[in-house]
Amino acid sequence: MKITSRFTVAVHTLLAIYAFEGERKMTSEFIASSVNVNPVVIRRTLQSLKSAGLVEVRAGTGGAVSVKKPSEITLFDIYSAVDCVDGGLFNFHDSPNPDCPVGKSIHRLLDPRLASAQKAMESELKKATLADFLNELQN
Amino acid sequence: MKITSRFTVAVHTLLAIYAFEGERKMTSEFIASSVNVNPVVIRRTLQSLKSAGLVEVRAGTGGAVSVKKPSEITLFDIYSAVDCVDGGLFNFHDSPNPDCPVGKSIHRLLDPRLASAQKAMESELKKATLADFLNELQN
DNA sequence: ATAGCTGTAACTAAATCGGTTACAATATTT
DNA sequence: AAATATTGTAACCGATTTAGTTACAGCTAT
Repeated sequence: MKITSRFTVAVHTLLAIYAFEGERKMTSEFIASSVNVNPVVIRRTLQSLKSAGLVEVRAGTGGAVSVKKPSEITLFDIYSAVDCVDGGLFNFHDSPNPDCPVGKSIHRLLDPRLASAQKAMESELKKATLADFLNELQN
Repeated sequence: MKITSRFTVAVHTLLAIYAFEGERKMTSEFIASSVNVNPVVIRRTLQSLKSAGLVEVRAGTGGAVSVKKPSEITLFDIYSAVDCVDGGLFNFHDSPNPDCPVGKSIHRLLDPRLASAQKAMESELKKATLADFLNELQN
């Protein structure tokens, strides 16, 4: 199973907010037309980003605006904001048999390896910032 | 969303096969009792492992046996065998708007980053072999 | 007051997962 | 050749999660 597209939607959303900064009001409807999803999906995304302190959303008047410098937001921040991997990346079978030597030890053996694999992925996500994308967007 | 427990079930299964090598016939039922899942789940797992050339399964007579040295099987091999991440690890929203500068570029910007994050995770999985686990199992 | 937009609840359809039953096919044993 | 044990696999289930959608109350600037 894969990591939900909420993540890429959120990246797209934030990137659009920075890219159009000052040019137009970034309503959920406009962002939705760029991402090509329902505006409600964008509003939900914006709520997640807002909870993580990555955007400000203006109820009533409308529009989402940035609150940080793009160089201060990594892919990992966005990934964390939308909570696409609740806890561990890897599901583990529920209750290995403690009366079997293998069942008894499987968590001890496997957990650290899974954790470091997840961490390796997440560390990679920390290396890219929105500023990088905005730069590449110019070209 | 997370990576299916088929992966940890498969690791558990293979590890049990090596751990009990020569001691008892490793039927799907016995393995299932260690993993604590339905035997059919184990049979399905064994079919995946067999397709990947990681075990031999004996129809009729019963039992699964190893075909490689444990040092030759990495977590990544097992992960690949059970196909828990079909293609990319990250889902991507379907059809970003090509008429928007952000929508037009989002794949170009994001795809390489997602790929390298996935690769970092998978590289980490390549570092651990079943031999490592069998060693640690002694203690 | 109005207009436009957000915030959020509620429901839906589709996908996937792990679980389970059932049974034909297979290979040893007697 | 028959009996036995086990694999191989299809079929179906309930649970969960996802993204999509409708609907509407609440907010805020004008």
